[in-house]
Amino acid sequence: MSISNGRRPARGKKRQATITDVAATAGVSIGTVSRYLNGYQVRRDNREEIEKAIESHGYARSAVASAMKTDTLHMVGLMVPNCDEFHAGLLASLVTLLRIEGLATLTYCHGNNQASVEDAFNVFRTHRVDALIMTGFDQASNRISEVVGGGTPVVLYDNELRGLNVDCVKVENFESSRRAVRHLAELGHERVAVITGNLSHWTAQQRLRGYQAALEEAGLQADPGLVFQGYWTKHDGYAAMGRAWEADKRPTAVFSCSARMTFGALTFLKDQGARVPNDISLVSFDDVEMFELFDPTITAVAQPVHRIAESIKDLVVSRLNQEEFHSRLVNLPCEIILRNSTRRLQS
Amino acid sequence: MSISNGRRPARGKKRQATITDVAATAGVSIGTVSRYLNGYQVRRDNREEIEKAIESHGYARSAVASAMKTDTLHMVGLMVPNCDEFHAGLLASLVTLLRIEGLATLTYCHGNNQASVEDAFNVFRTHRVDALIMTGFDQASNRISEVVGGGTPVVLYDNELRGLNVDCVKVENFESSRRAVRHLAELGHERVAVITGNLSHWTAQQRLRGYQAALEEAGLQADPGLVFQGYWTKHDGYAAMGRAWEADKRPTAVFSCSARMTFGALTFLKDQGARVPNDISLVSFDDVEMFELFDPTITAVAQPVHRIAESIKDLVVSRLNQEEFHSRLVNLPCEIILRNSTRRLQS
DNA sequence: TTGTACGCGTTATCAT
DNA sequence: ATGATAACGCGTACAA
Repeated sequence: MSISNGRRPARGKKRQATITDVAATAGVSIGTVSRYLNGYQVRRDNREEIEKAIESHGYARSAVASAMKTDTLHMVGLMVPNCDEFHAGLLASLVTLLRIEGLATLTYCHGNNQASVEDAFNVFRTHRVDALIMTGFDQASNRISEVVGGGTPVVLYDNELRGLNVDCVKVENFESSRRAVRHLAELGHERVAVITGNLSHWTAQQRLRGYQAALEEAGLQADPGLVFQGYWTKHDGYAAMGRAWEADKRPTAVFSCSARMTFGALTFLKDQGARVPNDISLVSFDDVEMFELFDPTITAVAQPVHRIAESIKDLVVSRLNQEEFHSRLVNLPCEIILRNSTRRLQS
Repeated sequence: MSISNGRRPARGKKRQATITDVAATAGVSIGTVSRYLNGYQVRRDNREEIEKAIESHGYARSAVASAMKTDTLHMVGLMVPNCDEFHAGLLASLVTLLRIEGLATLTYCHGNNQASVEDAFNVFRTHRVDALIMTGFDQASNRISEVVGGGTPVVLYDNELRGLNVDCVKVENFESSRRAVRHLAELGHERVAVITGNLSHWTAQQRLRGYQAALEEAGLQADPGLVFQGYWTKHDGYAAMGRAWEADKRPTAVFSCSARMTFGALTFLKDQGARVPNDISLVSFDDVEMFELFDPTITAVAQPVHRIAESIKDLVVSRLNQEEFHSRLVNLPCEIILRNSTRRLQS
């Protein structure tokens, strides 16, 4: 097991002041101090004495000991696959918002590694987090089910997971993708490739479906030969763009389904000496700050990261406070930021 | 206080299996189970019974209860100012490396807000983290001193803080900056501006000194009128570049001391229609993935993020395991990535 | 090698 | 409104 106590005698640690110390110097019982700490009525003179004692001892309540009784550590687990721009922003917002609710955040970064995901669940369990926030993915379904079964709320983002009593925050992947690709169609593009993330992910499926819907609506044939799959990474985006570039009949536009894959695609195009949008138009899912600085600037679908964080926070807090819910679903709209990476096709 | 227990009855939570349950169904005493869990010798048949019992109960030790006795929660606090690319990378590496050592990570993002920093210290204290990782900054000196005084190791990165028994991991800010600016001087640039972060930060001072040293070595006068200060942000980088651009005698090159300020500077130049490196050469501190995709690609000083994380982890772990140290200092070299944002000046 | 029993710091229940 | 005291789950002397 990962926790072993043989070493680490915690020797250097000075004994922290306890509620008993405070009670003693305040001349009251620990019960009174505890009630004071938890916001109950305390006689005025006692309150003042307690406050003085707390001050003089530099006392801070131990959340650990508190959790022994209450089974509530005021701490949630946040599991992210990596720290790309999207997750970094989400993490920053989430940590801050949760803290305002009195919740600390235990972070785990699993790098899409199955063993690490397992390990993450273990950490969160032994540390007794009050709730768990993570992306939904099928491989984790059993573990999530266990967690929920144990009474710990789980809030998912990105991928919904049916059949579990968990809440989920998503963005309008289908709608946003459809609009993005419709934009390309309206510019006269008829051969539009798509660089998609792992299609076992619900998110990737939705984005692909949006792409297909837009083409159909434009009266175009969705050519399966123009769908290039990868695993959300820059590396795979590079490879996918390469295959798209070498396709029988080269597409005039491409819809890339994540920022990292867009980085890869752009790198490939740069290596090829291809120019955007002259040689090929491009629209990306995920807006990142730097797209504004690229040449050309990149047209992208912006996810409302902060609102996602807020929604997650709201769901977590309500689960923690209230009795019970059915699984809830929040679906947030995205914004399409039009920039210069697309051009109208001469007809 | 932020922890209030009036609400949140933790009602939904099912009672987790405890060591007592395991002992009962294994037909041994809790002492034996505990010893098994902590890796001591246990008679073979007992061990097998215990393992079966653990399995059947789905038992996972409570780190919380464990911490009551051992005063060790196997959890460290990580305080970051924000989640820019540097900190995101650091966080990802650190969280992963610490976990391998059996340590979970409690994250706090203070946004350079003084009140939030205070709050961060409070969270880490009430949650009884075993160690604390953060950037060194003077305003926090007193709180850090308290933490260290209480016996909790603190490891700083970026800024050293003298007079405290803490370890620190830095990069060779002075040397790297000097080399970066020397590169500009060697290309024939004589009027080199610097966009620096907050000079109350030791890091900013070092980078500025490196800049000055390089100019002196090249026999150039370091013009104080070419030093433009800001607060590490994109916004301030934009403004600083603006002032540099409007300087009496416009610089032919600029050394920007952080990635975010570089973003700002580039945005300004773009807004002006100025071309890099034709109109002005640029070198940035901090390398980010996207610099490779910019046009032109940006020459930059790359901090060894993963090695920083490793060093921090090493320092934390050794402090946690061993008795006592004097404050240690790790100084890591940076690499200069030459790209296309500078040009040789005609002489 | 094992079992027993106490204590860690806090909350919560009971009397008062 | 307050004080005394029993839990909470675990680690660890101590005795066996």
